[in-house]
Amino acid sequence: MNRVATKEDGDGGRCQSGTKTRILDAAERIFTDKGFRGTSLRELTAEARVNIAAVNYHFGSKEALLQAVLERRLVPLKKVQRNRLEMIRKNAQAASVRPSVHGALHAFFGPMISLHDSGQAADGFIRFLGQSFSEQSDTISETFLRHIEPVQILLFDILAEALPHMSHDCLSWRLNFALGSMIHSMSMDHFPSLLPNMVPSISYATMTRCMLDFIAAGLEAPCAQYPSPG
Amino acid sequence: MNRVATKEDGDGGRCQSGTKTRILDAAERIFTDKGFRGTSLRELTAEARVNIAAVNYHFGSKEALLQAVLERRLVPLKKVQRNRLEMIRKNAQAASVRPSVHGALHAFFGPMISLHDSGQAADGFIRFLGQSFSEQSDTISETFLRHIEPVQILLFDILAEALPHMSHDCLSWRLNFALGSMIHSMSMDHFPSLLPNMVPSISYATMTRCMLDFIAAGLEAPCAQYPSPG
DNA sequence: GTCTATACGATGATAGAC
DNA sequence: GTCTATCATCGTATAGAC
Repeated sequence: MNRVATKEDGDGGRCQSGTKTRILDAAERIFTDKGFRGTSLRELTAEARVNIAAVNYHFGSKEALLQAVLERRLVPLKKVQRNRLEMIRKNAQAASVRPSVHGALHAFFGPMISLHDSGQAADGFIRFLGQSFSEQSDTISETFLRHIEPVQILLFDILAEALPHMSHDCLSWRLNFALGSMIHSMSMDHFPSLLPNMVPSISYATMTRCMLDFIAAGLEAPCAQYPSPG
Repeated sequence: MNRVATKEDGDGGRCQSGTKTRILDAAERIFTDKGFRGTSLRELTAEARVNIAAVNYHFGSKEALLQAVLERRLVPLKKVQRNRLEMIRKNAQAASVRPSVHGALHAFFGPMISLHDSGQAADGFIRFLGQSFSEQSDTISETFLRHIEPVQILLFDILAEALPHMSHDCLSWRLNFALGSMIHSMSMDHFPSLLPNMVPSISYATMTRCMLDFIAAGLEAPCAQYPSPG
């Protein structure tokens, strides 16, 4: 039996019955709506039209299922991010100029928004991603670390080139603030307007541009707390 | 029997046995460490040396206990924030100048950090606050909305005075980004260094100054997405 | 009024039949 | 691979002792 290797079932193309895919799709949908801990395996398996024990058989545990749901989107996402970031770096080196802060940020944050706005099944995944960020689970933390950290180090290095006068400590903190802005914005849909009558009916693309302006200005600001590098 | 009214037991001074206080203290401690959903009532009541049913008797439910834990710190916190913000506004009006962005931000964020650095029992509450922000619960969302929104509207109004050229839509978004930075930083302790070898051994006061620089610059940046107010 | 012991339904997980 | 039966544990509810 040949490997198909094209079906996105998270099983490397070995799946036959589509059970894993149905579970993954249902999980992504319900987790986004009700949250990971707010979703019971019984409800999830009913929605996916599989047996209750199927999740534990195919994934090992409910938490491992969450990890699988994350990785199915995270792996292609980080690949796009890495390619774009490396292109930013290459182009800057070729032109013998410093990379721009805005360009680096756009290479990093852009693919996330495209994923959201793409209209495919990945819709809502960004919201789900933002929620998962605050899951208190070592497994999930490690999943994020494993997939996102390398890309983030790349972003950090490019930003360090773009901002040569800034100490690495300060840049680390600020990159973290920037991440917080994005994560919060992504998961904000479920937090009913913490801001006074905020306009929710806006495209993610517009919000992203607004966010990049905000973050870029924050990153480029003079730093009074960490005057010396190291 | 006279009211003592000084004991911080969350019961208006009517408590005698200290059961409620012990539950609140234990809850704040364990919730901070293991998260709300990661803490069982059995473990919590064992730590507080009370009966399992005590939580439901005194608070009604586990979720209502979380609400009580939050409100015990949130109520005095928002009072300090409101006073400081109103003083900022009064001083600016008296001097017939616009309030400063930095001053408004410091009035809002400063008390949170003081609460953390105060060395009293409230230590770690900020971390707990950051985590609670991402709880998917209508009760918790409403608690935040009820206590934080009024202060936030005040902050919004002052910032709108400080930045008269900025549209309210843009300011709303940016204030939300700023909130995200703070929330993420506050709950970051439990997320093991998503950033490459970031310096964790830093005082919250220093981090706060760094954060305020970041946020202030982001808020003050020219806005290309919302050129016209309204 | 407080506190205790106990019971209930639902959950995530697992073992074994098919 | 799939299913049923079963388990320990969870949050919650309540009756009754002090």
